[in-house]
Amino acid sequence: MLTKRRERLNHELREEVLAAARELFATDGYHNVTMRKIAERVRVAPGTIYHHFDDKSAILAAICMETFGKLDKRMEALVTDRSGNPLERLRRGGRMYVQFGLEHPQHYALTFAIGDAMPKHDSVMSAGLKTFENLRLCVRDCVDAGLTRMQDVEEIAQSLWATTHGVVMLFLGKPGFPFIEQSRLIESVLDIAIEGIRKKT
Amino acid sequence: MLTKRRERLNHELREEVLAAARELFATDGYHNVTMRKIAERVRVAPGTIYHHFDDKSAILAAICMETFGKLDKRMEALVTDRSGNPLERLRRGGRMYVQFGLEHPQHYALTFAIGDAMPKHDSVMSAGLKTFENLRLCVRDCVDAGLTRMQDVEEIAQSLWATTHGVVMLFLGKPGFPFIEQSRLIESVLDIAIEGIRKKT
DNA sequence: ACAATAATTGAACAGTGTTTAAATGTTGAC
DNA sequence: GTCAACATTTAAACACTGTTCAATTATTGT
Repeated sequence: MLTKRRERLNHELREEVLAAARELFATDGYHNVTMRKIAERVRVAPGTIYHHFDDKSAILAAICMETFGKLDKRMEALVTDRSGNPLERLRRGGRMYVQFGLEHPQHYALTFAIGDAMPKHDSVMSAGLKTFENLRLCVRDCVDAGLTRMQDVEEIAQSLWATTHGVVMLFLGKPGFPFIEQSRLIESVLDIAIEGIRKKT
Repeated sequence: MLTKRRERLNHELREEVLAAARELFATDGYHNVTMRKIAERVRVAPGTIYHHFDDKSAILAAICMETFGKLDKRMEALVTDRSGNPLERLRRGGRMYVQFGLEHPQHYALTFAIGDAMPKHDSVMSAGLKTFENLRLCVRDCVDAGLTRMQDVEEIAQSLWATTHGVVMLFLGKPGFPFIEQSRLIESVLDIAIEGIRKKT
């Protein structure tokens, strides 16, 4: 049987591992962090971690879930407030999405990194789906308000996702490139996308 | 001294390594391919490869350069032909760029993947820059023809790059996601982007 | 033929994520 | 308190990685 005290201790160690890993991943990058480094920081044998996480990628998956939870919260707050032009709400949502990605490069990159570099976890993926659901809602408002050129909500939503995703990945993936000022590029991309779906009057 | 015959043999082995690696990387993914597997396929000791390549990533870098050379060729053919609407040429260029990325996921990912997952090689990066130069040219034509809402060539070019890049990365990074039909999403993104920069008449 | 040079080898090295048998802690029933 | 049952931790080992290196083999110029 699992006593309350024991359960709490387990949970505490789990959190310590997560805290150590969160910090290390962010500074050194996932692939440069070893299980032994994490274990050392928590002052525990490497094997111990495997009683709290299935494997290394499960640690990152847990961290990503947290992070995407935060994104979801911010997103939902934006969507719930249904005042103002839906297209402008869409723009704000996109802006927030991009900024979030740039603020959490390691987490963002690893949920979207190409297959073999990083194992995929369904849990993280479904967390991302939840965020996308909010985007869908926002788009639906625009379509229903008759503000859009096209009618297919799914098509528009996925297109916008691809667009914002592209800005984030470009900044993260090519830090050495001579980009124009960051916020200007972001606004430009958002502007083009919004104008691209807006119905001409 | 290095005899002609010897130089040819060296070159041949180098090409054999590249051929083996090209195939293995494409099917199994960079991180699942070991130097020993490549060596075994070329029927050579693992150490031998290091007389022809600095390290594992140098092999991929060489392959990427080849690949991006092909992209450049296709791109240039498109840009050189200056007939027809420049905006439509831009659309065709974007379509080709996305298709190319999806046809060479491993290579595309290397040049754009986030730092720690894959090592960066300046040679590959500058190859990518050359492609971007073509995009810039295409955009300039549109601006000069007075077809665009905005005037800043660099701003438009970078925005369009981010957009097309986003489509590629989304497909590559989230293969399990219930996307709408691939070509439909691609056309939709391109359409939104083109309409987003087009001057209203 | 014989040094000099270049290419190849297979073993070794330092590191990785993960597994496992043994040791240690903790718990609940007697 | 005792003791068996269970949970947790540990250090050592495993199988694997990319890479290095002395020794071996092959090729070259004289």
